Amino acid sequence: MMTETITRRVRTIADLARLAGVSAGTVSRALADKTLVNPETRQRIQSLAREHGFRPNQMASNLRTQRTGVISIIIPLGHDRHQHISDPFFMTMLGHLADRLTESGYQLMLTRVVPDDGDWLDRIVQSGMSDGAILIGQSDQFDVIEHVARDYRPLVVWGEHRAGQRQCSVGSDNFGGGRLAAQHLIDSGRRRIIFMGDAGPPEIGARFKGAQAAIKAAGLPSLPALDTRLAADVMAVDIARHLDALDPAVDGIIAASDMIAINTVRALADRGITVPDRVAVTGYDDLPLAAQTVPSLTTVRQDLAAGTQAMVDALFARMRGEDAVSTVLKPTLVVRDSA
Amino acid sequence: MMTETITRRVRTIADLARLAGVSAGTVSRALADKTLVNPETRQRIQSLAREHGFRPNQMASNLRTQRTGVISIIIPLGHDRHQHISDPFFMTMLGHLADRLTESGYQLMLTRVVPDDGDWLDRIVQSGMSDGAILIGQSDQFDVIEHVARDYRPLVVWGEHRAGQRQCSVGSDNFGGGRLAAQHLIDSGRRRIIFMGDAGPPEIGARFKGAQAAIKAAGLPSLPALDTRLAADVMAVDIARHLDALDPAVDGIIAASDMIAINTVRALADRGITVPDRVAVTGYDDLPLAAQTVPSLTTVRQDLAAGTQAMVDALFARMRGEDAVSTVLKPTLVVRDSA
DNA sequence: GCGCTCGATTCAATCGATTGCAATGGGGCG
DNA sequence: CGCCCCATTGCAATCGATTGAATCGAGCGC
Repeated sequence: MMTETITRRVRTIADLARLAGVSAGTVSRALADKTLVNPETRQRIQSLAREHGFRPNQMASNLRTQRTGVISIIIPLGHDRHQHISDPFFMTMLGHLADRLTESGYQLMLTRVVPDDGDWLDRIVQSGMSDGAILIGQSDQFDVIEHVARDYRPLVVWGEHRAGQRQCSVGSDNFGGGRLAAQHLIDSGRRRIIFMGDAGPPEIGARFKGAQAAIKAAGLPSLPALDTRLAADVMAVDIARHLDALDPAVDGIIAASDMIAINTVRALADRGITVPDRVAVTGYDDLPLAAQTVPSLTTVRQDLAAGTQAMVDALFARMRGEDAVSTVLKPTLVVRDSA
Repeated sequence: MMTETITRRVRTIADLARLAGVSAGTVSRALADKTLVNPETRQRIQSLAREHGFRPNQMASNLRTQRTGVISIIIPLGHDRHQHISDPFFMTMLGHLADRLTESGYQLMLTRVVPDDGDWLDRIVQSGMSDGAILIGQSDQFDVIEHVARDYRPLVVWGEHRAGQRQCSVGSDNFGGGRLAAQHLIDSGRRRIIFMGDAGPPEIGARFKGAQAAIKAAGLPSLPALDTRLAADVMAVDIARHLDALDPAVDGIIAASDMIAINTVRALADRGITVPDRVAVTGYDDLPLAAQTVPSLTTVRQDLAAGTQAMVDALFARMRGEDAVSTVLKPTLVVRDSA
């Protein structure tokens, strides 16, 4: 026996209108729960829509209303094109953003770009596929971002704040955070301290400078930053190379991120160097993971929950046309076992 | 001195057409690099567009061409609504998918759903905001997925394969993988082996059954699966609780995932129990992280690179209207230090 | 009984790019 | 010199939902 409905699929609002015996406009208003339509017809149309599994075409709606309900999340991989999107820091941030934005009824469009020209950000924000954009990290693209921020309002950036900047940024006080880590090592008696990570991008650069400031203030020898690439596989290689070439007197390592710290601890263990006894290691970020490693990481905590909230608040304000100032979060030291 | 251009911003193709002294149609064709337009005018229009930073409105284009260039990545959180999107497994998979899809010119729309009705998947695939969808995990929604898969083609699911299913799935042989882990523990002399993780979702359930099969075949006592929730914070709590209540004779733990394994190792370390000497622990997934922990994880590797490739291939085939069969990957044991 | 108001609904324009078909014009060939 | 062909370009319909303005009709007051 044939129980399937014979009716051709209800695809458009016009189809449904025909079925309900009203005009397309009425259907549109009914589905949007506008009070202009008779409550009775509204109910009838809504249940008819449910029955036929009808859902209005988003693209048409977007075009007409000039609004997409989508926020672009952009991950620029400028300074290191091997960095993988699965970097836990990105992902933790992305998780928070997803929570906040879906709560507010927005969807996330994920875009990972390798900036090859000065045009990449323009291309994204002007595509019209999203109502706003959040950049996770400035990479080495500060100027490009600054240029776009001049006349594109709904844009918020995670990263370092520079005096006089036009872009709306949210980030922690990286200089202070770097100093915090160095000071902790100094206070616990470490004397030869190095920084592990690429000091090129503004955020990391500030951490390095902060660490240097503390080291210099303590009258200790200042050592250079050791570059590492960020993709999981090559990072381990870079770190191993650095450690093999390292002055054996080094007794403290400030890692530019938790992931670098974890890799460093592992590489030290491979070489029979115990942490924290022989060498103390600090991380940066305080990812959920930092507490779960053995030894657990002493690290500088960036409050990502607060940070993402600030980003989303600022973005929504700017989407409403209001102004929103940059935020600089205060980093805190979390002392665990690694230093 | 005023150097800014006075011209009102070029917003639409019509604006640009007026500027170039041609019709909108010609501009559209020129920007799409169609051969129908004179190469000279094509050049002229293209450089004019570049000059004014013009980019055609995506939504209008989408509406007309019935194609968005977007793939939805859906993360269903049915069995555990506390699970965070930042779960490293999701994120590793997402990273691979982002690589593959952006290579092919697609963008990713990220959707995290807490399935509260039978309608959530319909809502997403019918919204018309994407050309196809990839589900990361079946959660406890197998039936809902099966129902949608009946008449929505461009849908691929990461998860367990069931005989006779209609959905196109890609996943590893979880039963075989679970058996692999258990067999390794048995071979290295472990006698009291437990499974740590919620055996509810099909994938995890199959791992548990596989482990049980090996344990039973070896004539060892079969022990129940110990539930853990998946969000980073509560997972640690659950594991700690289980360990405190645990038979001290237990000498092997099969964790349902690498993250559970890492948390378990950490919790054991807190209790002064050494891994692998007193208790051996195996993970599942072989995330990049698994090699970086101390001790490094012995784990069952799922080849996520191959898996995501298979998913994307299948999805594209189905988007072209071709058929694509499900894939079951062969898991392999990676022996490191933890077991 | 007439005009007026107000609630409900329809009408038609609109968002902006795409594309089949028609129109135009210049060049080649007989 | 005339005609046809082909390369370009223009025209106008189309995708599907939204929304301001117009219309319809019922009820009410005078």
